[in-house]
Amino acid sequence: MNIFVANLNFKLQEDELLDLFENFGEVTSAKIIIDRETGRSKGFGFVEMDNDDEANSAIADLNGQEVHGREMVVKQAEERPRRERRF
DNA sequence: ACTGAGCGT
Repeated sequence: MNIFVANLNFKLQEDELLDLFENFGEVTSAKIIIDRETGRSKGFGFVEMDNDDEANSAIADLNGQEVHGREMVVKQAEERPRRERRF
């Protein structure tokens, strides 16, 4: 399950994000989106969890949680747009 | 060093 995490503090790094979600279950991957121009964090990222139950638990609990002074927003990620649009 | 809506180099 793809999880969208936003409103993150810019100081937050992938390792901390990964650690936050690992408290609720197995995390496949955790990624913070980095601005290509500045090389700094965009303040949001994505976390992928194999187990949907653990993912939902993490979303329910981590959403609105204050981390580094910022309440982060955790929701299920939008469906990834397909390269090919079937007609 | 700085900033603050939003779905990924």
